[in-house]
Amino acid sequence: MMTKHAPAAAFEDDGDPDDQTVARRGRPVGDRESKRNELLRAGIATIAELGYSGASLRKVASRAGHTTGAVTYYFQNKEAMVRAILEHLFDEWDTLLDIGGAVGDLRQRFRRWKEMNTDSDQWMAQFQLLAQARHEPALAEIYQRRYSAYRARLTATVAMQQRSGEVRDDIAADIIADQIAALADGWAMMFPIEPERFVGTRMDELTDAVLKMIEPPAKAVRR
Amino acid sequence: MMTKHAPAAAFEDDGDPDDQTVARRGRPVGDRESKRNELLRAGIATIAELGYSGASLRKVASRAGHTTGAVTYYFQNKEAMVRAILEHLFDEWDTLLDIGGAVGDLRQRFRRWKEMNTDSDQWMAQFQLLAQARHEPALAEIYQRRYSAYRARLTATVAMQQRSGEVRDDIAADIIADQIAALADGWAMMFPIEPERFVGTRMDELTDAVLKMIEPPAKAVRR
Amino acid sequence: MMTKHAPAAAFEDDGDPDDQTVARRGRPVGDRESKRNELLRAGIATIAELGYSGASLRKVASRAGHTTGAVTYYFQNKEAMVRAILEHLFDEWDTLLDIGGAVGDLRQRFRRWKEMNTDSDQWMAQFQLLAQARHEPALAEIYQRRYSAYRARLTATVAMQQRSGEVRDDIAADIIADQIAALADGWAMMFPIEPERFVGTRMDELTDAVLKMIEPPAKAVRR
Amino acid sequence: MMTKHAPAAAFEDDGDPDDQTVARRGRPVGDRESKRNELLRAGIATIAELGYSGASLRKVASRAGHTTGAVTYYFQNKEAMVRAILEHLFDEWDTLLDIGGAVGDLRQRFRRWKEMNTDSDQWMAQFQLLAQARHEPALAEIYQRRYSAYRARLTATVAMQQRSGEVRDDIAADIIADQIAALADGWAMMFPIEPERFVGTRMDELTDAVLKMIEPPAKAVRR
DNA sequence: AATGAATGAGGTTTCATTCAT
DNA sequence: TATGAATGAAACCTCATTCAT
Repeated sequence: MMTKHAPAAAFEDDGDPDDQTVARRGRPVGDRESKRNELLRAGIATIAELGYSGASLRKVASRAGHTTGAVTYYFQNKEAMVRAILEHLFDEWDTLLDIGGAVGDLRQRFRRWKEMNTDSDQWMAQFQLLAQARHEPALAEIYQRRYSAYRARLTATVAMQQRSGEVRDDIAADIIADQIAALADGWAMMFPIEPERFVGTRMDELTDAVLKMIEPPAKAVRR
Repeated sequence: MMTKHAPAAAFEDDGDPDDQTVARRGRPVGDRESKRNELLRAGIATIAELGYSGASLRKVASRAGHTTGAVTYYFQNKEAMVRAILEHLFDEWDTLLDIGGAVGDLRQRFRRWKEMNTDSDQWMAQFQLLAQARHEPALAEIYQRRYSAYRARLTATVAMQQRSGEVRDDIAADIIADQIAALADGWAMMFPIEPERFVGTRMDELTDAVLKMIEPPAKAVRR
Repeated sequence: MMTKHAPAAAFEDDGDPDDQTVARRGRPVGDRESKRNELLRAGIATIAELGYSGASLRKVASRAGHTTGAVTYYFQNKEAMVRAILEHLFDEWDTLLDIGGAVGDLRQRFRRWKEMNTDSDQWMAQFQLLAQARHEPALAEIYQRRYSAYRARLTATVAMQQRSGEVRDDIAADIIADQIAALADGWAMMFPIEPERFVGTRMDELTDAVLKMIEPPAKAVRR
Repeated sequence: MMTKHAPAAAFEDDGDPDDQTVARRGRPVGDRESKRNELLRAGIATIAELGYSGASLRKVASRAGHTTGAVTYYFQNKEAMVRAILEHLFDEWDTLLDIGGAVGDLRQRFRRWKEMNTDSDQWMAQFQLLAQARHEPALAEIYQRRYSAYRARLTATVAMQQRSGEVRDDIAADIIADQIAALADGWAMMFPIEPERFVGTRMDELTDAVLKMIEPPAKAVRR
């Protein structure tokens, strides 16, 4: 229905499409959608493992247990698949970040970030796609749009915490947000190369340091 | 000048071409090295522009004005070429960072970093190779070795500035160094996607913010 | 008939093309096998003519009227193709040797051998692959397995004829079988270089000589 | 004098070049010749190990401790080198076969053959070149010429032994010689693939069998 | 006499993509 | 809806050969 090459696709769930739509919270899901998601997941795992150019359609397909043709059936071409993957990655990222976003506890936020990074292929794939985005305008556009939205929300959170006195206000909120985002990116960047720098207590030290650096200086002095 | 197909080579020793000819009897030894460097430079530019997998030997060769065979003549294979490129990049980076390293002025250091990034292909290539290092152990080894050396030097500088009171000492020097390195990496990572975030005054704001975050809290309070 | 680029394929099922079309619903399954056989045949001819290393995938493909990609689609790589070819050659060889194997007439057997050799590319390809087997363990394994099976059957035939008094029994059956096999190999080896040694009557003389050498000595004396 | 990088090498033994020429029986030997021989030997070893197409000039050169250029300096091209190698192989073969050729003892002849085969690369290289001769007329010519000369000498020996009653005379001498040559070729052909068939006593059994098959039938009956 | 830098053709292989079924 | 056979371009790499030195 939202894909280009599925002329008869809409007819399958004509019995009662809505009950599905309701159950799974707004997503028009069906066999088609779930198969597409399988492919997306396989794509993420493959890109994480082998990089963008290493993730051939054949490999993605076989990891998902489908045929090569299936991939090009569900996605116009490789670029389209990768675009879908990237949007999907941002979707999941947003979901995770939003849960408890209201709490405004930065430490908890970092903990979640760490869990995401160590647990899944998501960050690895993100990183690989970022490298590819340098050459693929379609990907760059997605990054610009979604990443700036992410930073905007981060900025809002920081601003809120500046008002409540939890975060220093002698640096503009958007600058602090940028620094936090850059830090997280920088860490994620080196994580696969030197994972030992991010184990156990050292990760906590890094987190503590960030919190210290952005806390109001007065607080630190009093301590 | 003495090579058949190296038009650019002649510009290298334009100071006094004869002294070379005279000094080196028989075969031109220097040519080998300079040709190799030509190829390295072409490789860096190509990787920066097209990424690791986009930088085919053909493209690198033709950018250097040579044939594909020449590349594999100078380097055993693509991996060897890329290894050489990465070491070369770190060499140049070290050289740049070491100049004025004794001064210990972080602001100056950031300014140099910014110049490097905006001026050349070097950071772009670094980033692309880092993404590739995820899949190529030989590259990962180089990163581990040289990046940790870089962080060690940065840590030493930070420690020195902690002793002189310029940098806060309530966070371990190696943690601060790591944060600075990660910040720089994170910035470099997003720079090609959203260059507008790093123009003119904003880059200064980011730099100032870092300096503020790592200065002793007391200093900030007094201000 | 149902393949795009297989002009020769149509000749295979000229008996009644429709029964295939009717029998197999959906995708044409048989085509796959027949196409594969086309490629095998082309491979045999090419190896016979140009040797193992001369038989590039490009040449094999174009002889079969296909693209290079088709070859690597049907066979994982060149080695796999050659393995398939060798097994195929042994299969055909076995088939031919088995027909009338029960008769136990060695002269007839030699005649068949001669027909095989002069008629087709099979022996030429066999010989080329044997030379290659020296460097390719996978081929060597096939030779060991199938060639020893062939000698075993030959030994059984010889033993049978020893019991019936047609073959001398003062030499062990397996040794005689080995000699016969070696002779055939040696002839086949020189055949392409000096074909004039194996024409018409001289081939018969050679055959007669073998039969004389393995007949019971008493028989020869009486003559 | 016999080292690689001596530009003035030819001038070194100008004292009396003839004594060498005399000592080594008519061969115009000198540095040039010995270096050439080094390359030939390296070529034989390389072809034996890797086959014709696997024996690149680079590999041959480096095995001989020389540069690639040296090979093309001493031989017009690869084909010329291989021709020289093949002639050289036949030369050595002839030398070995001629020693004691007068004795006419076939058993001793087989023993020597066996020693040659198991000891050296010579037969392996021969076999590889024979396979290549199929496609290279220049090699085929050499085989025809030298191999037929070899068979002629073998025929003469057999004829002599037929007259002395050691060999059966109910088969023409040239046919027997051909069979012996073919047997030897056939054995050599399979030797690298199934060496276990030619160890110790089994080799003796094979030899004995040949002798039995070519001995006068009367002799065998009396036994 | 000898070197080795450089070439360019050709090898195997992988890949995204198309399309008949 | 989904498959998978087939394509053809392009990748990396090796090689025989040439030629200035």
